[in-house]
Amino acid sequence: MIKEERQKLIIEKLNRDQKINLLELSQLLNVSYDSIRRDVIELEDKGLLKKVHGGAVANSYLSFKTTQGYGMDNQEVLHLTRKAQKLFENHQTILMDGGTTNFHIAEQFPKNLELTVITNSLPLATVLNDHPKVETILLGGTYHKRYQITIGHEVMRQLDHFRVDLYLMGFNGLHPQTGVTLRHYEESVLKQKMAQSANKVAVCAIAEKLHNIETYKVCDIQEIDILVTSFKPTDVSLQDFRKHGIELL
Amino acid sequence: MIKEERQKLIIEKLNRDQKINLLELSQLLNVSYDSIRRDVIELEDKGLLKKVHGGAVANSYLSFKTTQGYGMDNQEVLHLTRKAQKLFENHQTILMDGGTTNFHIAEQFPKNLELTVITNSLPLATVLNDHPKVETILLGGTYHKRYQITIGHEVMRQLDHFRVDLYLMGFNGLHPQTGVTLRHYEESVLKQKMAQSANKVAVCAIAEKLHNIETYKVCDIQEIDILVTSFKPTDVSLQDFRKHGIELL
DNA sequence: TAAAACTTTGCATAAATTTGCAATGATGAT
DNA sequence: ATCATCATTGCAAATTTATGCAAAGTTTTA
Repeated sequence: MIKEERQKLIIEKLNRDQKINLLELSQLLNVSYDSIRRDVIELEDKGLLKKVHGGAVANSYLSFKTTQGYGMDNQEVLHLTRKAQKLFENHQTILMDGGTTNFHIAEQFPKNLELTVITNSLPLATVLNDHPKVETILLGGTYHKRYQITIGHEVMRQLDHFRVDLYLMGFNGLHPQTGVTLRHYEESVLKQKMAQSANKVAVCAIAEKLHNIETYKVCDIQEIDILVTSFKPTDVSLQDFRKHGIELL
Repeated sequence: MIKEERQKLIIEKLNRDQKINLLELSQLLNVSYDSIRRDVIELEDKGLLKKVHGGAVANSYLSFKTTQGYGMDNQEVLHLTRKAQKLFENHQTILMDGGTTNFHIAEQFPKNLELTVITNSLPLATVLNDHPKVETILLGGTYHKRYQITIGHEVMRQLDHFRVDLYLMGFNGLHPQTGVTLRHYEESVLKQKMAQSANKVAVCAIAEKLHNIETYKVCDIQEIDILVTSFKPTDVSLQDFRKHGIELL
């Protein structure tokens, strides 16, 4: 029995049972425990399974990885992104960074909207494939696999060459006193620079992010020009923001 | 028993059993172990099987279906991209542009390969999400929706900052006299610049592209250092390329 | 046709891979 | 906390692979 044969059997059994036990398997295939163990290590290196204590499990995570977190099952988000469409006019240049909210907004652009979109988000650029009248410019830099955006010095440098009409900023927390906050340091620095490259800065906030505070500060609330929420502009929960002269949508 | 006869029998047995054992086979056919081994090496070079320790397996045997989007149904491409893996060593910096061939090569990087990959292709950057040890740098610029790459002045400018070990160039035509040619003008200019940023330039050519000529010229054949094809390096169809001192793989 | 050049084949040897075993360390369940 | 189970490591044996070499066979060329 050659190695490849064993490994194929392992994968097949794993797909049937979702989990395997190393000892059991070694008896079944009539080889030493060590060989099975080493097979499982190799297969894990190839990303075909996940090794756990006493055995291995199928890694089903691969299947829903591509759409990770980008599903639109949320009514609030849908409503919010619809509302956000009012921000855009033909022939504008818009700067948009990463995050699911911006992704969904771009996804819902009207098909005849003529925009130039500058972004550091790969999913965003990709979703704009379906919008022939949108010209897309991608900011280059170090690629961050988890967020699927580019970051770092090179992105900052490219921002010097642009002055955009509107920057649609993604964020994690928005608070009347603390301002805009983020979980990721590198991004928070980048967003500061982005805000400086734009005539206007807009944010779209689901209720969960309103009045939330995260670790890294991006900017004060005064620097935000437009706030899109799913509340009515007159809602009491927004009164602290109204004070700062922010346009509410 | 002549070589061709043996090899035919090997392939037939392989198609029946999906795997063969070299020792067993040598006894069955009554020839030395070495002859069988050398037959198998030849057959692997032709892409008809995959050699493994102690035997060989059918090509389909190992494909646990990791492919997505850019379907990989072509045996020649599979073989070619496998062969191309020999180009890479740990801790190198590689420049790769767009095209399906480069995509498939990246897709098949060993999971433990430590590389820095610089690219202007969005699908390529995305596929590298699954390779935790590969650092990806994305070149920014105007996004071309059809090819899903960035192009234009800004990409060119960023290239000034890099000097890479190897540039893996995608292309449409490769001809011993005409050189490397392309269908898309903007890209052809970009590729010239890319070639200048690299210590070595490699191309991977399926048979269809060999001796093919397209509209826009990228560079002369002399500027290519390594050519990966599914032919043996000694094959007659490659003799015109050999003359130019190109390393054949 | 004969000589030269090349290919194929089997063998010997050295290098590399795979495998199983035993000792030691780590982990999980009770 | 203890014990049983599992994981890791180093090692040695067995198997397989790579390489050079020489003999035999095949093709090319003059």
